Amino acid sequence: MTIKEIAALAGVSSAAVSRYLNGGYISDEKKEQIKKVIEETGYYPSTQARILRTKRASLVGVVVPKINSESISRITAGIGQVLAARGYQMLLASTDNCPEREVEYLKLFENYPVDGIILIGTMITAEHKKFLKGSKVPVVVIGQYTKHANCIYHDDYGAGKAMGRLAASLNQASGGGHIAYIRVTREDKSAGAAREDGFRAGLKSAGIELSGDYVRLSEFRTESGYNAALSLLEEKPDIDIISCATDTIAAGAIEALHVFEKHAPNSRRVTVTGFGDNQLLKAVTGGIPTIHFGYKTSGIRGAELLLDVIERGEKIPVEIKLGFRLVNGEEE
Amino acid sequence: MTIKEIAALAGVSSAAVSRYLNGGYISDEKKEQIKKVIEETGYYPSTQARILRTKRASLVGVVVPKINSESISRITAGIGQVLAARGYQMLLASTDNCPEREVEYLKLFENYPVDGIILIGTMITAEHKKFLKGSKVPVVVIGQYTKHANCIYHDDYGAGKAMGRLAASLNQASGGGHIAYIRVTREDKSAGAAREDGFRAGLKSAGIELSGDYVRLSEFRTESGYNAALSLLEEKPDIDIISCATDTIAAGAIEALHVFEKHAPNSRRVTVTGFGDNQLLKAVTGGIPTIHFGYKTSGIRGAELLLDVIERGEKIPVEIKLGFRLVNGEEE
DNA sequence: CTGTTAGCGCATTCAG
DNA sequence: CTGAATGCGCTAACAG
Repeated sequence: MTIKEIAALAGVSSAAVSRYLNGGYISDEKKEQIKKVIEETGYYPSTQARILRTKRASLVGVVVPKINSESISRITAGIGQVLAARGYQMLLASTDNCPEREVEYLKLFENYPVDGIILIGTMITAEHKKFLKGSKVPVVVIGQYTKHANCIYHDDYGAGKAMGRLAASLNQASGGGHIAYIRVTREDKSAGAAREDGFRAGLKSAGIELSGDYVRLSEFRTESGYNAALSLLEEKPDIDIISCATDTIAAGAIEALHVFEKHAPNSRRVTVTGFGDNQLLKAVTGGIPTIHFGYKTSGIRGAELLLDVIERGEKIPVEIKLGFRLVNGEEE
Repeated sequence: MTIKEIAALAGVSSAAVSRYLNGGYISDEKKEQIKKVIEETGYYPSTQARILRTKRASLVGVVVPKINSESISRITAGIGQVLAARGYQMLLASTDNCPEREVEYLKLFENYPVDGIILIGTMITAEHKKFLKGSKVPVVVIGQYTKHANCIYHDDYGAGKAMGRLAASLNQASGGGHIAYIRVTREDKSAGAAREDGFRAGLKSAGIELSGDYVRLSEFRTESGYNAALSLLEEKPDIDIISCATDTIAAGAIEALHVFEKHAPNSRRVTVTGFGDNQLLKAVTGGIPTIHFGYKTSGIRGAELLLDVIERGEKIPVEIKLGFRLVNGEEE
């Protein structure tokens, strides 16, 4: 079904049909004829061809590292909210934590009918930079700092520091065990480097040094957190706090704790902390100390930023840093 | 940058460039010239226009009800795996549990450059049926049974029945409290109707009837499960089992239990069960009785089904029902 | 208000 | 092997 066929069936020109579709001038009489034919045939214009002409898709592409994440879903919820209100639709591309596929999908979107791209980033590689510099469509980055695009990120360093301070005070109150930290790759500047550095700084402000053998590396998965925490518990019996770079990892640490306590019933009491304020974790555990970031807000701001560029050609570079809130930090 | 400009710069025809790009006959000499120009300009052909011509996008669209779900991410992981292996990319559209937006995105994909669509459905409305019948591109439905498209679904009824049996035996072992069920909307034939009906059937096979005032309705959210469970606990002190239609809801029920036990310290011991085998929940709780569905498998099968239709024009309608496994059902 | 016309960027005949 | 020409389905001037 093409616009031409509809035009022929209705006995008008294709331009008339186009106008009917897009609300241009057209007589009521022809309007009726066209309407009838379209209803009969179930015709639906090709978005495809329309975009080739108009260069406007009313669509934005969002590249995310993974699908199954509360933080990311909160960000996309914020994005979706703004987009829907302004007549845009949203398409997602998940890369499964693979930076190469990230660039692949960025390119896909660039040469696709999207008006703009939002990248929820894990790490900004050289390839990323290259893309950001040369992109034909506007891009905003959420969750990572970069000077190559408009970006909106969270105060991971500050959050880490706050958590470090909390860990120090919990540690002192409980009377001197050791603090452990489960980190993620430092290639991720936000969740990796910034949180860890902040955490160390927070400890240091209380006179505590985080020694290397109390630090473990984990992937962004519960299972990986479980392994990291278990190795810590087995090798270092004097641990009383395990701080984890994400709540997902913290869940694994809690699991490890359960398992470990079965084998060593009267071992030291250990506190697990996280980052991200995962709701499911909060529900089930009653709430561990964690950091609440304004994920939904960053999604909202990010989408607004993008639409400003798309619709008004806003050229001034913008960097937004969003704060955080320490959760369940007072109780213990 | 268009193919024409590249052609001009390289001193050849646009057709030559096109052939270069797509591996047609071309002399090494011209190949070199074109290669050079493309590298200099960073030219990238418009996927857009290419698809308008070829009608082939090497892309499939997946419509999902929400992003933040382990079951859905397992399905999309399966889909993505197959697609990647066969040279396709995947785009996601999330509808936030809103059936109307579901149809909207289906239409978007239909008129977009995708070769096929996978719908991970919650409910099949009349609008859905209409779409499935008339769709220009092949569609497969995962997670719901429908006769209007190739579909692949899980044995929710059987799973419900197994859970009902388990609940009955737990109940009898503990000596006669009441069983409660937190359901989801029956408009969702799988997670709603089938699981509930199966659950009732399972109970009945042990001679137990599920009475209406021990049933609550919940949304697909932890918070909603919390509210439902709390109202149950407060109104029915004789409950000893709360079975929930999803693990997400079960997390809320566990939270409610914690809260309730604080107020009523020596209340009856209550077991919470779920469906879906959520890994985070398992980690933190040590594992409640739940059902493991082959979500990843259904994603794999679904993608294979779709590609068969796309690439080989497979016409025979297919319905696949996948089994399940009861998890943590033996311990108690 | 309306039809005719000319492309959007590309792949693909068809003659060379 | 190659270039000129055609058209995918649609919208945007342009003259009526």
